[in-house]
Amino acid sequence: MQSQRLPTLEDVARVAGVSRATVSRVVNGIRNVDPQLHQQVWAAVDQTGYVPNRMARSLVTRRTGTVALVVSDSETHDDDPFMGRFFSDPYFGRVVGGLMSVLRPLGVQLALQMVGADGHKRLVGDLRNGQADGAVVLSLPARDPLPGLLADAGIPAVLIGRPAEPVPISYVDLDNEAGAALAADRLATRGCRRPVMISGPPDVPASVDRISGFRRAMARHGHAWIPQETGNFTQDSGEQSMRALLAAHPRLDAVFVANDLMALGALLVLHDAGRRVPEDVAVVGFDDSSAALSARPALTTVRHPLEDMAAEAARMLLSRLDDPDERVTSVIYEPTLVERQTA
Amino acid sequence: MQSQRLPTLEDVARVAGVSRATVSRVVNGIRNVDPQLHQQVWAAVDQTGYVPNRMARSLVTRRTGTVALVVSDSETHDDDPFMGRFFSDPYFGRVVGGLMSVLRPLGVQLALQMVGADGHKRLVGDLRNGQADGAVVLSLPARDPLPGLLADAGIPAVLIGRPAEPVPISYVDLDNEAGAALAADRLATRGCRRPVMISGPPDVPASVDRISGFRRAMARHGHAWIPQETGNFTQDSGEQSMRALLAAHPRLDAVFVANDLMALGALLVLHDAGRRVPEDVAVVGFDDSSAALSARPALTTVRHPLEDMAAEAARMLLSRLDDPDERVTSVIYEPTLVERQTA
DNA sequence: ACACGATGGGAAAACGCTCTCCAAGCGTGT
DNA sequence: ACACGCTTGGAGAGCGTTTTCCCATCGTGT
Repeated sequence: MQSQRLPTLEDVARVAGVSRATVSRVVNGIRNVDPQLHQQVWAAVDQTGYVPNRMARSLVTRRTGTVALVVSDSETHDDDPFMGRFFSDPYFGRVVGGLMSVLRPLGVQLALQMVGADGHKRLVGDLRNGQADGAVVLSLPARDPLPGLLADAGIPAVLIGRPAEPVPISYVDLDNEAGAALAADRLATRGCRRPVMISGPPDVPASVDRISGFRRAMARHGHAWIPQETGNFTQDSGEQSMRALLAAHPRLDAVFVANDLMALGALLVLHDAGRRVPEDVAVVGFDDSSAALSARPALTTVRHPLEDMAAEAARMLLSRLDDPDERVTSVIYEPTLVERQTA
Repeated sequence: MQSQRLPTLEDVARVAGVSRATVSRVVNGIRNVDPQLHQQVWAAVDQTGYVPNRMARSLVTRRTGTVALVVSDSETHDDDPFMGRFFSDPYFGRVVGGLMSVLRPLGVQLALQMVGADGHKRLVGDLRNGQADGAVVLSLPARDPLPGLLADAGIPAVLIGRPAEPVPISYVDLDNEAGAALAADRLATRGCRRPVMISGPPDVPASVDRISGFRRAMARHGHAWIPQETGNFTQDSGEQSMRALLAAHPRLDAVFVANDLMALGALLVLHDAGRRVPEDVAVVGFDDSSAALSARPALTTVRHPLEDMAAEAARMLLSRLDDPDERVTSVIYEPTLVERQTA
């Protein structure tokens, strides 16, 4: 029965015995309408089962009631079917959950947008033409041109994670330096003698900050020299890095790993190498993703309140939509250490 | 500069020196247009930077170019901020990835829709009014009224996972019985003597099938009696179930766990209890989620090709949108066993 | 030459809504 | 009693497309 015409404003107006304009006013709760009519109109709405047509409304208001979650990975090509399997990373789900928690109560839609190396221009075009009112951008690669393009196009947007290059767009981020320092302090407090670290890619801001934060804090504890291997945030790279570190520095007794997934890999390698965690080697991860809990032993890690951050990003975007001239701002979250068994 | 009016069909027409109708025809690649004009029009499009206005188009075509991914969890209330943290389950990401792989190349948007216990009616209303052309439904709880409502409303939809009650809607599913049988065969082949199982909730179809599939296959191997604990697919419930099983049947030597997350929990408990896996106890999970790989030892599990299934669901939905009278169909995927270290 | 089917392009009517005018109705202050 | 302001509701003009007619124009077969 879907083909039967859906009731329109016109229909409701006829039933209620008023004009379209009045119905529109009532439905949108605008202006003082005589309580009597108000009543009649709602009755007519119920009776007809009327639901406003989104497109028609958007066409005139120039608002879609949709925001896009843009996952930008300009290092992946558009024809990679699963976009580098990013989706199975718990990261993605946490962001979606956080966004939803503020969007859904407000009746705002969330539209998913992937964009690889090629799609930037098209994305911007689509966004300008009513795909969405604004975008929350998850920028994976280091130097992503997307934020710049969005800013130029004047598309309301909020980034999750500080952009690599300064750009006039608001963002939420974590104080990665402080997080890494937390890890360093923990490790130092346990009395480690030979700390090492497994870092993320050297060109993404979060990664850079974690490195410098860890080094700086360790320096304060008297550790001037921290051997380091570079991974790419996958479990596999964590394993490789740990193996390399173990080979080069057999007597290491503490390792800071720049995210939980890599930490998981490191734990595996450590176990295989017969090192006891945390007795022989202490390990601290980063993110407090679901992976941390399933680790064996349970991973001590730096909590990254991604859900909250995503929720805040949504709020910032919404408020910018209300007032486009709002100042560009940033909100930085403070990480905390969650102590489990590995350190 | 976003406030400046975007170019419309009208503008392009003026530049190209033709009528709106012609531009529309060219842009949509419809009918034979004189190659000469065709050329002019595209030039004008480039020059003006024209992008069709989605809303205006949808308004007349009655097509949105959007499909909704509806996550239905009628057991969660609408005010639960994170909808039971479902999003951090790798399950969700895999589905999104699969859907995207077919939707994105076609330029079809994916809109996320959560719906708890209260929102069914509203969702159906929204869907009918151009939120989306159709829906892919991920139905979490056992007896979800949503599929029925969608069918009644005549909204094109495809389910991921067989519905608990028969409903005239197409779906994709996994042959869960066969998957469980695979696990049973594996365990039996290794020569286990006292197999047990940790199942999912007894009212969701996938769970029921895994239980019966496992029992039936084990029966064929001569194991008439399989102790069982019931979990709810979370790691935590896996731990509890494993503990209970261990207490009640200390000599168990094989366990089939109805999903990887619970298997992870089981592995932890087994380890703490000093049982060696797989020497003392063999373990087989289900799903082949990312968790399986990070398990220690790496989890032998039944592969659930969720990405492929989601992709197929997207294709089915798309084809139904093209031809609404298409027959209701189902596609059942065959699971495979991926052998790693736990069995 | 003439009629006749293609074929290509334009005018204009929707699509369902919002919102700006206006006109009426009413109360109030002088 | 009159003018004036304020509230309330209606008419109607868009918003940017698609698509249905319909009119030229052109080539073709007799």
